[in-house]
Amino acid sequence: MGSVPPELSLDLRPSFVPKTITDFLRHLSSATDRLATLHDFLARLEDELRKIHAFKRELPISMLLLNDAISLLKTESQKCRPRDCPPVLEEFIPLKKERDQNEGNNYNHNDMDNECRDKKNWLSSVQLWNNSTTNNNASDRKQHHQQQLHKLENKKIEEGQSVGEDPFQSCSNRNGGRRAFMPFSRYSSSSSSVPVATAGLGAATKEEKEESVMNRLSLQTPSVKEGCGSRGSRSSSNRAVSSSPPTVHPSLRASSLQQTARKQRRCWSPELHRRFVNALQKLGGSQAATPKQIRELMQVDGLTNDEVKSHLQKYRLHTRRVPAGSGNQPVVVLGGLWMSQDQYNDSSKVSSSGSGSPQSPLHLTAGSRGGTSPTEGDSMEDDEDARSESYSWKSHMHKPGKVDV
DNA sequence: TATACAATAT
DNA sequence: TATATTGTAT
Repeated sequence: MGSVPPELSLDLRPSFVPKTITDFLRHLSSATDRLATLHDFLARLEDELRKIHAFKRELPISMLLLNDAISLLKTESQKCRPRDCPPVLEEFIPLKKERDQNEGNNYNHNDMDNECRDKKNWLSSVQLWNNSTTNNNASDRKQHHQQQLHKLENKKIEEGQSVGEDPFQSCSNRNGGRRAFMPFSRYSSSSSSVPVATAGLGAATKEEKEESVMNRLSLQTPSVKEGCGSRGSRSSSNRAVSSSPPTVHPSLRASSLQQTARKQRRCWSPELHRRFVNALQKLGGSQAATPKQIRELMQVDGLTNDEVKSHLQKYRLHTRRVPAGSGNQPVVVLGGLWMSQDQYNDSSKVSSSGSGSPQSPLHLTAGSRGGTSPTEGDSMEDDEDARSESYSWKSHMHKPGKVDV
């Protein structure tokens, strides 16, 4: 009894460290002041724990062991004085305090903060992730689907904006363009008489995008407004067109837009007609050419087979009435007209001016109406047609000998 | 010039 | 058979 093993003496010293918890407990059982010893060791353990806390990642097992030991000792301490306070609380509260202290004080602040932050972040991230996924059943597929949907939505929005800004794109689409394009009206109103680049550019100076749109739109309008209606403006427009590049004349393009909202009446401007005749030539005459072929050759955006067909029908009727054998001078007249037509402005001028240009057989016939000419009645029609069209059907019969009948 | 209809082709 | 193309008439 009186003799105390050295270990015991050491036991009370702070340096004392039992080999194992079991050893310590064994000591404890024989120790006089169990509680004090226990607490002492417990404090050291906790201190140790604090120290290695910063390296918990590197020393996970040590942490585990320490925690385990502490937990065990605390349990033991609880046994020693079970009445003091509710065991559970007693055990946990101190731990928590200790932990808080550790975090707040000696420990690697950053580490802790980072740790907590990481945890939080991780949690939050997980949550967010779950949100996105879970909302959609948390399956990758669904998530992906949702993402795509989102993209689609964004895309839609973008497209919508772009479309709103640039209706041209849709119009440029031949098929799409045909359908409704209400907005054009405003353009058309602004883009008055000058059909080609002038009007379009002038009105659209703001945005390049719109510019192109404007061109189309503006073109449409002119064809509708003046193209068929007023000769004078048309002649001017024609000139402008003639100067325009060889690609596709604006007036032609305009036609495509016309058909957008309602089916605008196709106005066969001189330029358009010139193309028509040109295609006709290539196809071997009005009789040989089919509407589809003509349309393809004309390369006029928005032009339909029906329109070409209708025009072809009319053309055939006219040419039929003034056949080569009718005694007209198709050769000369036609040649001259064709040339002038090619130049475009001339032909339009001629027809518009109504000057009794010898080039236009129609006019001649009309003028000589009183005569016994069998074509008289037709001439009347022709005359009117010529006026309305602003171009001479005959004029296009550049092929003298080959006149189709 | 647009449209409707019929004939024809694919 | 269905569709596209064409010619003709309205």
